[in-house]
Amino acid sequence: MHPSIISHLKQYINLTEHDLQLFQSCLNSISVDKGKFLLQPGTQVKHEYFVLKGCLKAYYLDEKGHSHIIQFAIENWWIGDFDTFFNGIPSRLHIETIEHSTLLSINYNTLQQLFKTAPIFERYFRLLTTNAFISQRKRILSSLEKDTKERYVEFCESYPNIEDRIPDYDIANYLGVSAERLSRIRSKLKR
Amino acid sequence: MHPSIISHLKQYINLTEHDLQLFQSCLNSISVDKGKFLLQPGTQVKHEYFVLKGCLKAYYLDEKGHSHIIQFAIENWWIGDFDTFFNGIPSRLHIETIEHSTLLSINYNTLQQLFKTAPIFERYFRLLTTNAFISQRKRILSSLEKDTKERYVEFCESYPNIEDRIPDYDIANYLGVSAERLSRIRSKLKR
DNA sequence: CGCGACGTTGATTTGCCTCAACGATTGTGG
DNA sequence: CCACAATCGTTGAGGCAAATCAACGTCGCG
Repeated sequence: MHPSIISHLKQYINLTEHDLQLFQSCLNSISVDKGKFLLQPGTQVKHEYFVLKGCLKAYYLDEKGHSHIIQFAIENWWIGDFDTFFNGIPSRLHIETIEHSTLLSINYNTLQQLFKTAPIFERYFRLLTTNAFISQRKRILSSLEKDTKERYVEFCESYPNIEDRIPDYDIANYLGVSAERLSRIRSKLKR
Repeated sequence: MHPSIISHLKQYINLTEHDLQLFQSCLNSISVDKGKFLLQPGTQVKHEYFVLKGCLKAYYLDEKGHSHIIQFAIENWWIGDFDTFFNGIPSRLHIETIEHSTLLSINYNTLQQLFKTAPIFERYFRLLTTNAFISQRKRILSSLEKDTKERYVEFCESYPNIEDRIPDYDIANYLGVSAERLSRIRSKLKR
């Protein structure tokens, strides 16, 4: 098993060697080229993904065909679609790689089984969900109380050099402004 | 124990009579007058609240003193501050009643103890967190892809007559627009 | 009654979108 | 290895949505 997922687990829960073995047996490793899709709408594929290496985005398309990025993921992040798992309806989410990426995947049926065998993982996923919840709350709050310039700076500070790995138009999309607007904001910041 | 919390529990998990007894022993009932605070920043009070009757709002104040409503809660909703519990720092959240309210409260230390005794409640709170996560994701998506009029209609449809229980300026605040703007949108909708 | 809380309406200003054109860079096929 | 297209970021102009400031109407209540 890759050390980064182990240290991620240990950050949240205490594990026996046996628990680790169990968890390992639930994981599959996959490799995805840049610009390829991990998930597309309409499918019932029920996986969550842990990023070993690479960069991805998750987004929805609205009726007008406009995309809305809900999340980026880089190393040591989980990415996936909670909706699909919990209510069983087909996903509306797109997950696409921004860089060539290597990932660990876990199937949700397998995960349900794991929860029964080793309830400690129920805690791990509760804590993951809680963190995701908190970071979404921060995003909502940020959009309510800050202007776009502040939110862009905040975004860049959230992960080192993340703005060099993600194209500007994707960042603009995530922030909910046009690419032109972000460009003007960036040129103001340089001065 | 109040029937509404029991049926809420049963919506998510299967319970023995003994589990129910256990859970009941963790709850306290409280009553709060209109306009009073359940939680104010700086305190370490670690409770989550289940609404039996009434209406509340949770909000943050920014440096400029502007409030930003993060959540409303009515009957059969949980309200609280996950942040405070999970990282131990004092809460920055205000929770205030919009109507006179009766609530059940659960202390988080008690809850941690309960998780150890009866892991099934770990699942209950994981599912609650997941639902909260999903509804926040909807809110983010909604603010990215819809205009204010659509978001107001969506808000009103989310709970029957909720717009009659919450003052317009609070709804405007939640939607991230000025009260004047919402007023104009409402007058357009009437026609 | 008078005051405060709440909603409405008008006028001005500002942030941002959209459309459009144009550099810079990268990749690709002849 | 060059030519050309595609991708990406920048810049300008015009228009709309929404903020802000201000004034006013209405209702409920001490």
